[in-house]
This record gives sequence, structure tokens and C-alpha cells, in this order.
Amino acid sequence: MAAARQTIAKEGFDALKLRDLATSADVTVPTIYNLIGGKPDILNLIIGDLLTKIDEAQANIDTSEVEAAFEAQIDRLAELFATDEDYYRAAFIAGDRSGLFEHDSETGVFAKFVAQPIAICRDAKAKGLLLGEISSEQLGEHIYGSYRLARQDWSNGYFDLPQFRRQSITGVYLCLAADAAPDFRIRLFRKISALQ
Amino acid sequence: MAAARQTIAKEGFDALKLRDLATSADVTVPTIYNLIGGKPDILNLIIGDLLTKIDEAQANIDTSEVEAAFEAQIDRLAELFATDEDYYRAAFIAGDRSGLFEHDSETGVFAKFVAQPIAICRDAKAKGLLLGEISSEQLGEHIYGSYRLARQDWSNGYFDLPQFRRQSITGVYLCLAADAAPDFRIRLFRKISALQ
DNA sequence: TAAAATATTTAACGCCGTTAAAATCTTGAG
DNA sequence: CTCAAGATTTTAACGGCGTTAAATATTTTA
Repeated sequence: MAAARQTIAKEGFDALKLRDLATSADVTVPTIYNLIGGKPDILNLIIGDLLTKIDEAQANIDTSEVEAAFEAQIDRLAELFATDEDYYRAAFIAGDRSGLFEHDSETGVFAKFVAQPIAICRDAKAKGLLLGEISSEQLGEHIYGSYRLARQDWSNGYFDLPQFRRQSITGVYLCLAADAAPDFRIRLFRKISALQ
Repeated sequence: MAAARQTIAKEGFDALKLRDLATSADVTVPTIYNLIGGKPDILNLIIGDLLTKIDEAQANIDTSEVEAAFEAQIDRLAELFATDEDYYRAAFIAGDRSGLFEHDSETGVFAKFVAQPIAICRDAKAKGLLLGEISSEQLGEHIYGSYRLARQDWSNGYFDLPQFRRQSITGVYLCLAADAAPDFRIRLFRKISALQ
């Protein structure tokens, strides 16, 4: 698996050939089938590893302050991705291709991650930062969408990690500003301008 | 090419085998190579066709009214996709995989399409609908992002065309509301609630 | 009508994921 | 310690894929 990680990181998932992998791990191809399985199984292990790492990165984030909460989530992810950028890019591409982030499943990845921004939005509404003219569900879904799009654009190689961070946070603040009460909105305007 | 379109529409791009294609077009495989080229060339023709159709769909849209302009753009696209949903889904997936929408190229697809919402935002600012606290470039880019994400989610099969329309338009209105002047903002709130 | 140019097909190559069956190594009872 | 039973690894091959050189058939041109 270490050899697979390295190959995927350097050359992408499609470049991973079982014969090459066997050579670099000093075994033969059927041994890989015996120990791990075929290519889809390798993919599943990579995706499982990805999700574990993301969960670890998102654990114990203080959500008491709205802006800090969102920024911390994104910063933690950016830091995680930076530890092995090629690998995480490849892992996300593999995940995207295998429909990892489909919306329907109640217990799926999407449902799990979209719940966080929705909860923070509810909190912000309770604090009077948001007007409540737009439902927390709609707002949270689009906030998560901002992150998802930036993440995809980064993993497709359209831009680098610093820009992933900028785009994500700008998107989050933009969504919040849509429903923000006057003072909070002005604060968001400043932050968005600073991110340009 | 008609046979290729049909196969891609029904079974996706990966399911397109040159031998099957040759059989269904009543020629042999090397004839395909002679007339069209290899698999990447077929992909390029599909993508070219896709872009042409999109251009046609977006031509002659009245941009004098802000909300109507955005809604018309999205509705025209949704109508186009509806004419052969499987095919357009497959074509977009092929396009995404070949890096069709990369951001950097000055003359690329991204630069071309992102220019439209930016222009409409400038117009809205001039009309006093937007405050101008957020730059038209930032706003336009995120508006285009809302559409892009919804389009990707649709083409990945995460939701259907009606929801593509809903998600796109909600995203656009959300971005606009972030920088909207009071009256315009209230109008957008109503539209967003209605779309829920 | 014959030769030149073009178009199509035959037949094969190399690469891929995958797997049955043989060979090797490990384990445990007598 | 020995040797059969079990688990592991390797050998060798299969079928399917995109691709292409070379032979064949067709069309065009002089």
C-alpha cells in the first residue's frame, strides 16, 4: 500500500499498474490479489485512508465563533493536503470517480459533511449574526458547495493549495453575507476584500 | 460519430470500445482511425460538439434585466441538456477528465464563460442593484462557480435536471444577495425561499 | 485501360486486469 | 525429527483493450 500511495501521488491513479506495483513492492501480481485484491480494492483502501485522515483533521474544532470555525475547518484541510499534495489530489480524483460524494445516501460522506456548516449556520442565526431570511439548510449546503468546488478545482490541478484556501473561504463568506445582519455583513465585506 | 454518441449516451465514455463502435458503424477498427483517429480524437470531437451546442444555446440572451438574464442562461442550458440528457452528461464527464475547464488559459472555456456573469454584475452595480462592496470579478467567479458545481453534480448523476436548475439559480441568487442593495436583496430572499 | 492515389481490411503487437493451477513455504501431529 | 496438511506465493496463461504496419481492395486520374 505504501508503494501504491507513492505511485498514485507521483503519477495519478490511472498510472497505477499492478505489474509496476508488484515490482516496486518486491512481490508478484497475484500476491497483491491475495493480500489486498484487485484495482477497485486498492482504490477503496485509498479512499478509506482519505476519509480517516479528513475525520482526524476535522476533529475537535471549536465552533463557538462562526468565522473562526469555518476558517479552522478549511485551514486544517489545507494543512492536511499540504503534507502530501500529490497523494491527496489523486485520492480525491479516485473518490470523485467512484461516486464517493453522492448526495442521496443518508449515511454517506456528503450527508455527514454538509451537516457541519448547517449546524454552524443555525448557531449564527441564534446569535443574531444571520437574519434567517435564507434557511440554514440552503445556506449550509451552498457553503459546503463552495468548499467542494474549490476542492475539486484544486484536485483537478486548476489551482494550488493557497488558492484552494482563498476560494473556499471567499465562497463561505459570500454565502454568509447573503443572509448576514448589517454589522456582521460589513465584517464579511472586509474579509472578502482582503482575500482578493 | 452518431454511433459513438449513442453508445456514450447509453453506457458512458468508458464503455465506448473501438471494436464495438466499428461493428455498430459497419466498418472495421482501422477505418475509424483513418476517418477520425483514436479514442482521444473521438473525445475531442464530442467535446467540440458540446461546446458548439452550448454556444448556440447561450446566443442572443437579453441581459438587460439581471435576474432574467441569469435565469435565461440556466434555463437554456437545462433545455439543451434535456434534449439528450445521457449524452450531455457523458460529454461533460469526458470534458472534465480532459481538463477542459482549466482556469489559467486566457482563451479557454473557463475564461470565456466566467466573463458573462462578471459583465452582468458590473451592469447590476451600475444600476444600483449591487452595493459594490464585493468586486464584480469575485462575485461573477462565484456565480459561475455555482453553476459549475451544479452542472458537475448533475453530470455525475448526483441529482436530476430540475434540481440542476434549482441549485444553479439558488447559488446565483445567493451570491447576488451577498452584495445586494436593500430592495434587490429582499426580492432575492423571496426568490430563494420559493426555490426551496 | 493502366497506373497512381486513396481507402479499407487483415493480422498482429504490447499492455492491461484477472485467475486457475503448480510450486513453495509454514505449521503441527506422531 | 519427519512428514503430511494447510497456507502462501509464483508461474503461466486468458481475454480484452487501444493501436498500427502491411496487404488488399477501391477509386481517381492520365
